[in-house]
Amino acid sequence: MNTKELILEEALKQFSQKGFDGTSMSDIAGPLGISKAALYKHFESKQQIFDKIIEESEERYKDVLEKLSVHYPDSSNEKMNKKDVDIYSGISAKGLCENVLTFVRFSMSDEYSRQVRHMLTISQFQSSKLSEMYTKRYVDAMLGYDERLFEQLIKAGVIKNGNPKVLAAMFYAPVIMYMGMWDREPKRAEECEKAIKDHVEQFFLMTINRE
Amino acid sequence: MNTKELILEEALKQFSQKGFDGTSMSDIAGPLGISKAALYKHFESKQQIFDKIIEESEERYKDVLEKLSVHYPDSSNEKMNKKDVDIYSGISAKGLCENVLTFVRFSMSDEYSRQVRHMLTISQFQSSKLSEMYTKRYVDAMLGYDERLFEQLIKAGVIKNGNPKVLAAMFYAPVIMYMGMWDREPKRAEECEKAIKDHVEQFFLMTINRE
DNA sequence: GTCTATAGACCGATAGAC
DNA sequence: GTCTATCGGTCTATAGAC
Repeated sequence: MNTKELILEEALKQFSQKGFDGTSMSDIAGPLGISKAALYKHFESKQQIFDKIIEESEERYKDVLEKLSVHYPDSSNEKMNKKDVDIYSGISAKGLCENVLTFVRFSMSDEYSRQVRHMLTISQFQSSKLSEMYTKRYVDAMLGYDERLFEQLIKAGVIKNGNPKVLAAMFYAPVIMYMGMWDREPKRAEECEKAIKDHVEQFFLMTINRE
Repeated sequence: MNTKELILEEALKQFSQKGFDGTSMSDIAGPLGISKAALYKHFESKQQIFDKIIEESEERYKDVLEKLSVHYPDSSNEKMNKKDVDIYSGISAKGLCENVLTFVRFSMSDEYSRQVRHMLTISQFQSSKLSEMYTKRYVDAMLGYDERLFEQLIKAGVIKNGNPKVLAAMFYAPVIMYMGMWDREPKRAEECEKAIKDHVEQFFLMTINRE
């Protein structure tokens, strides 16, 4: 791993803990065993380091969504592709529960995801760009995915009728709420994981069609 | 209004926008038309100003909850008092919808509430005290209130059977999620308000007993 | 209780040697 | 591409006059 990448890694760690203003160039250089002057051979400014982290996280996030078939909101291709339909229609309620829990466990155990999430959380009011990125990433993308999923499930008669957008929020919002609690208070991790599990289970008991 | 209160007011405004580290004593003194040296006649340090804001917000928040009969999580009196029961059992599903929308509209239009919420949001990882305060205030308190409310509504046969804690999260989490979006992107305020309205309405359609 | 002035530390960023 | 040294500026906080 080259120095540039090590700088980005350490900077993300610092920014995610203390924010942009609370982190100095020395804070980043110190743990790497180099002087702060050396940072300027790789980046023009502290702001540029921050921007680069954001940019890279955007790419990595899109890659993850791609694998989950979650289209990023303002992707060029607005229509659902075949793969999505297959995934949506082939899925069972029970399988979906497992999918969500897998997503949660990954999001909470992956150090990079955690750091980016923390950094964006404490930077979300810094600029309209960051505000919109936060919403797009942690609200719109997930809600959009779940909404289309519930559309399919309703059409297929798997779950009861209802507004898919409302159902998506009802399903996803508790998950993200408990993930936030988990981030703030890791000692309550088990409690949060159980609450999420209880939630997804009861959600399907409430919405699934039994005829 | 005396100088000390004006300092706290201006400091909250600045902290809520730029955070603790991004705000200087000059930033606080400037808009008040005094020198930064004068601040030290009222407070010992910048940290003490921040702490005082947190302390006061805690008291004001408890007062608001008191009026809503929402007990603060680690209040000395763990049991429900009579007033709560009356409120819970006397409420209708439709009335509850209105209550929630009133709560949301107040929270989003009241400048003080908004600033404290922003400040806590961007400071939530600064210390375990702030982490716990955030969770207690914006998760535990509201969930606890809703949970006891749903307990009563289930017991009274108003809504269908289910785990009251899970129902509480399903009801409250989408509300707080859309309030977060509303905070980040005020231009989407109408969209958020409508989403909340749709959510509370459909929630009761889904959970209310029709026999 | 306000001011000006300033101490002393640290900041982001640069210069120039190697 | 790393270092040391340093510039010019800002930071928190204090001293002391009024």
